Amino acid sequence: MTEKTSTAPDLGCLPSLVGYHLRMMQVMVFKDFNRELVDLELTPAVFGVLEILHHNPGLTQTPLANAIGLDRSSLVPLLDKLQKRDLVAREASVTDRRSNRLSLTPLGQQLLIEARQRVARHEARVLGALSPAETRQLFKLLTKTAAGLTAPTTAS
Amino acid sequence: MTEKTSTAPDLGCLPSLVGYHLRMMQVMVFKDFNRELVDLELTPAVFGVLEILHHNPGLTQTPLANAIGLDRSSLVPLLDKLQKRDLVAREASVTDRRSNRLSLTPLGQQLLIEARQRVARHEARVLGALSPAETRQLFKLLTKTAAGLTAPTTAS
DNA sequence: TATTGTTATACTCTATAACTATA
DNA sequence: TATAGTTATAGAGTATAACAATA
Repeated sequence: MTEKTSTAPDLGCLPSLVGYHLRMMQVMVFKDFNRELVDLELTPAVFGVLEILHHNPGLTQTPLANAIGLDRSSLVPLLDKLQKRDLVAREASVTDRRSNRLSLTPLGQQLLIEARQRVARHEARVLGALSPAETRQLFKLLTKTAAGLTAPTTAS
Repeated sequence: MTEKTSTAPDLGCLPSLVGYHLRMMQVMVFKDFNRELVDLELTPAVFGVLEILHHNPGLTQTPLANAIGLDRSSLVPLLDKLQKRDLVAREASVTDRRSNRLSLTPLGQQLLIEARQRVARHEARVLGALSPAETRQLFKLLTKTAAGLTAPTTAS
């Protein structure tokens, strides 16, 4: 009931919510990622696609879309751009001509190598305030929380 | 180099990146939030606005926009909707007639009370897999990480 | 001149539904 | 019939720039 007019407003219960912290964190982490990789024109999503294709040559579009949580129709324009940049190749499958076997081009491979180094620097910066033990702990807690959400309290 | 064609693809280095886990977590947390509050037609952002206005009656638009990390022009359509739903009131300030003093309507107050209960349930579900000590630890680590990113390594 | 809220506009990301070509 | 990729389209959500009213 205090009549705030200037200075940073009272955020109420927001700072006690996980979702609030996750969002703040994600905004900052995204900004840092972007700062490091903007001149390679790589977003986190695109880096993820390149990384997955490197490890799964011949992967087709639908399972790739599922892996990154996109509708298969939403993946199309993303791949169009990557193909136009000569980073990814679509090759009609011989065994099932409906599907495209995806792969990284040599240029895509090369860019991925550079990108990984930058992502490592970004990662080191993001986790810079944490000790190795704290970093492990953070991953453990995030993983545990996520696992608990995917497989909820076996009903009541 | 293994010719993956089916099953879930290999995610490479992605699971070792904080950003990846944050994004996955945020997607799941957002889905759970939505499931709990969709019939109140409240998104996390809108809940945040209501909560902030409750604690800062008379706040004007520009500082509110800053508080939630939006451009002041992006806040306008959001407030338009809330005003149309009779949750928020804009009142021309007497001291500075350029600015609008914002406040929750009685309906807005009432909705906020209901929303807070649901958010608490959502929060309990999200953190369900963690013990109280682990929850405290998670908050501590998220806060520490965020603080380290805002005030980076005092240059070199 | 600078600031508050607003408008006009555009861009990104995403989804749904319908289409095509295969299977 | 069902599936893989595509297209057309639409809806959020956001930003930038320019404007009117006010300071």
